[in-house]
Amino acid sequence: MNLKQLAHMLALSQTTVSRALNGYPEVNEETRRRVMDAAKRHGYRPNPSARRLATGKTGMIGYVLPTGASVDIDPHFVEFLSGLGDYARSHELDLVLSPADADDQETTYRRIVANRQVDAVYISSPRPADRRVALVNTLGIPFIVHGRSEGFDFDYAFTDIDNEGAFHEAARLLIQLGHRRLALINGDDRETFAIHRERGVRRALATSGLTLGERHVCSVVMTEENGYRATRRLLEEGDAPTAIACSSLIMALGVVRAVRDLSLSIPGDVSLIAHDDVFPWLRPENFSVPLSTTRSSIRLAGARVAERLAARISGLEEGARGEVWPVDLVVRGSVAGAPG
Amino acid sequence: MNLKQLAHMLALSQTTVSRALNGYPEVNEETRRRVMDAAKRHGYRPNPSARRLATGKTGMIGYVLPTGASVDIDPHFVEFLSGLGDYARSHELDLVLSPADADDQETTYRRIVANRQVDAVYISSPRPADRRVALVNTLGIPFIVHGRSEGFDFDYAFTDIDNEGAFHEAARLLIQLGHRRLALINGDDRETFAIHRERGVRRALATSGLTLGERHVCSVVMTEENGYRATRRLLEEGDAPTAIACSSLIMALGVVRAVRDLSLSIPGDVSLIAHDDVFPWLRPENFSVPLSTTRSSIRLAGARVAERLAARISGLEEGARGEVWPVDLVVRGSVAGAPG
DNA sequence: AGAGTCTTCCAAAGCGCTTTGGCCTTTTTG
DNA sequence: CAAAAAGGCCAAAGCGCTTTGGAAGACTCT
Repeated sequence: MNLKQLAHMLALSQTTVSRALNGYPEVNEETRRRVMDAAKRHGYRPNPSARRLATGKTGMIGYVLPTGASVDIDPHFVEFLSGLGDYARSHELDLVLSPADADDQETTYRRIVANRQVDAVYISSPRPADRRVALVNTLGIPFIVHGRSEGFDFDYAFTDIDNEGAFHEAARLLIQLGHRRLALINGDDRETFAIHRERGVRRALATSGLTLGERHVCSVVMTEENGYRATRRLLEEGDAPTAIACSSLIMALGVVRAVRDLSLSIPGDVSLIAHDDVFPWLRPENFSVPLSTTRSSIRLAGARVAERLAARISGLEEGARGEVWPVDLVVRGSVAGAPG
Repeated sequence: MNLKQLAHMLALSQTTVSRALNGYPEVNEETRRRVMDAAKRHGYRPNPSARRLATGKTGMIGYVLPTGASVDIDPHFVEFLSGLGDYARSHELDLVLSPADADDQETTYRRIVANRQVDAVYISSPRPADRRVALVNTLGIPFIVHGRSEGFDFDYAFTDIDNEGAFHEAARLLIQLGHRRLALINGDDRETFAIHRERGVRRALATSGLTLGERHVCSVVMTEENGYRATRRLLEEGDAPTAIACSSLIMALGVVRAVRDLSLSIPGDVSLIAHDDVFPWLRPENFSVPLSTTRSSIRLAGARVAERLAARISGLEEGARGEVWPVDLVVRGSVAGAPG
C-alpha cells in the first residue's frame, strides 16, 4: 500500500494525502480525518527510502564505531547504549553504527554526512582538540559530544559529568582522613575525562600543600589486569601511597586483588575510591570491602544524549549549550584514616 | 556530484555510467575504465538513498535491541559487536540497532522488514522455539541466529558454540578428579545456551551414575552479585557441592568472593570452572586463583555472523546451514581433586 | 457587483539511482 | 554475401515520497 494507491482510493491527490498525514495546515480538518482514518485502517506506512530521498531525513542517529583487530570497544558502551536505546525507542529513532578503522574515522564521518545516512551523530570519549569534533562541526551535521573536548575556537553542544569535581571531592575526603600520599590510577590520559580527573586530584592536594607524586599517577587502559599491575607497582615501591583513587570499577577489581596479594588490607593499609559508572552486573557495594565511589550513571547520560539529539534534529534545541552533571560521592567501607 | 553530472561530463548516458560502475558486462572495457577513472577522480559516490529506493538494497544489517527501564543489555554484546564491526568495516556494511520494547519486538521486526530498512538481521540469545526466529523466517528476510533455537518444523542458519560439549567436558574433568557433588550456576534457563550447558553437565554426571541435585543448579541473570548469592546458598546448605561450574566470568567473580567470605578456598574446598567469552578487560588467568575455563571468543563469533550475513545478502550463502564451534577447555589452578 | 483573500485541493516536477526495451554498428555464420 | 548474432550504447520509465506553483471555489469587503 503506497501513497498513490491510498490517494486513489480516497479520490484525492497524493499531495493532499501527504499533507494531511504530515500535519500541514492547508488541508480541511474533515479531510484530514478521513485520510488519517483510511491510512490507519489500511496500515499505510510511508516508505522511508522514498521519504529519505525526497526529504533527506532518515530518522536515524549515527555513531562511528572505531574497530580493528586490536581495538576493544569499551564495556561502558553497552550501558550508554541501554540509555540511548531506551529513549530512542520511544521516539522511533534508530541508531546506526558505522564501523571505521580506528585510525581513520574521518573518511567514515564524511561518508555518513555526504550520504545523508543519519540526521545527527554523537561522539564519545573525546580528547582535547578532538579532530572528530572539529570535523563534524565543519561538516554541519547536528551532534552532541558525550564528554568534553577542549581548545577549539568554537563552541559545541556536550553532555558531560563533572569529572574534575568528582575526583576533587574524592581526594579531599582522603586528605581530610589524613592521607598525604595519594595515587591515581587513571584511564587513558589522552582523553579529556582522565585529564579532568587528574586535575581534580591535583587541585585538592594543592589546597593542602600536597602534590601528586610523579610515579603516583598512572594512565592505562581500564582493565582488571592493568588495575592490578598499577597497584603492585605503586605499593611495592618506596613511598607507597596510602590511598588510591581509581577511574573505574573494573580496574578496582585489580586493585583489590593486588592489595590482597601483597597481604595488605583495605582500608587498613590503603584506602580506595573508584569511579562507578553504574553497571548492573558489578556493584561497588558488593566488593569484598564495600567500595567508596564517585557515582554517575552512564546510562542516564545515554538517554540524555539521545534526547538532545532528537531535540536538535527537530530544531527544538539550538546553540552550543554544554551541560555538566554533578557526581555523587558515595562513602563506603573502603576508606579510613591514614595508617600510622 | 551525481550520476547525471558525471554522465554529462563523460558525454555518456546515465545508463552506461551506472552499468560501468556496477560491473555489468554490456559495456566496453575501455569505456568502463574511463568511467571508473572519472568517478574516482571526482570522488563520485552514488547516493545510497536513491540506490535504496531503486534497488531495495540498503547495505545495512539490522539488530533489534530490546530496551526498557528494567532491561539491561548484556555486557557480552559489546564484544560480539567488536567482531561484527570489524568484519562489517572491511565490507562497507553498517549496523542499525532498532530499539524495541523488550516485550514487543515483533512490531519492530515487522517494521524494519516492511520498510526494507536492512538487508539482513541477526538474532542473539535465542530461546527454544524463539518467536523472533519464527517471525523473521516467515517474513523472509535473510538472517543468522547467534546461538540456537529449537523445536521448529523448519531449518534455519545459525552459528553457535558447543555449549553442551563444553560443559560436558568441564563436568567430566571434575568427576575424574573425584568430585561427586557438582553444582551449576547457570544463566537464564529460558535461553538455549543455558539449557544446553545444563544438559552437558547432567550427561557427564549420568555417565558416572551421578545426578545434579535439585538444589545444585541455579539459573540467574549473570551478575557478580547473583554469582555470590548462588554460591553462598550452595555452600551454606548441607550437601554442599565440592565443585562448581559457572556460566560466566562475571558471575565467577561473585563465586570467588563468596568462597572467600566463607573462609573456604579454591581449589582446596571447592573447584571452579567458568565459561569465558574472552573479555579484554577481565581475564581468567588473572583471578586470585587462575580460573579454569571453557573458552570461546564471542568476538570471533561476531565476525563470523557478520561474514555469513554478508554472504547471504550477496547470495553466496543459501540454505539453512547451522554451524557449531568447539569450545576449548583450559585447565588452570582453580580445579583440584575432591577434598576428603 | 467586482476585486481581493482565504481555503482547499491538485498536477507535475523533482530527489538520484537502476533497469527495461531498443537502436545502431560490427562481427560471425551458413 | 545476406542473415543472424553480438557488442555497445541510449532514452525513458520507474522506485514512492515531498514540495512548488497554481487554480477553483467560497468568502469578505468596499
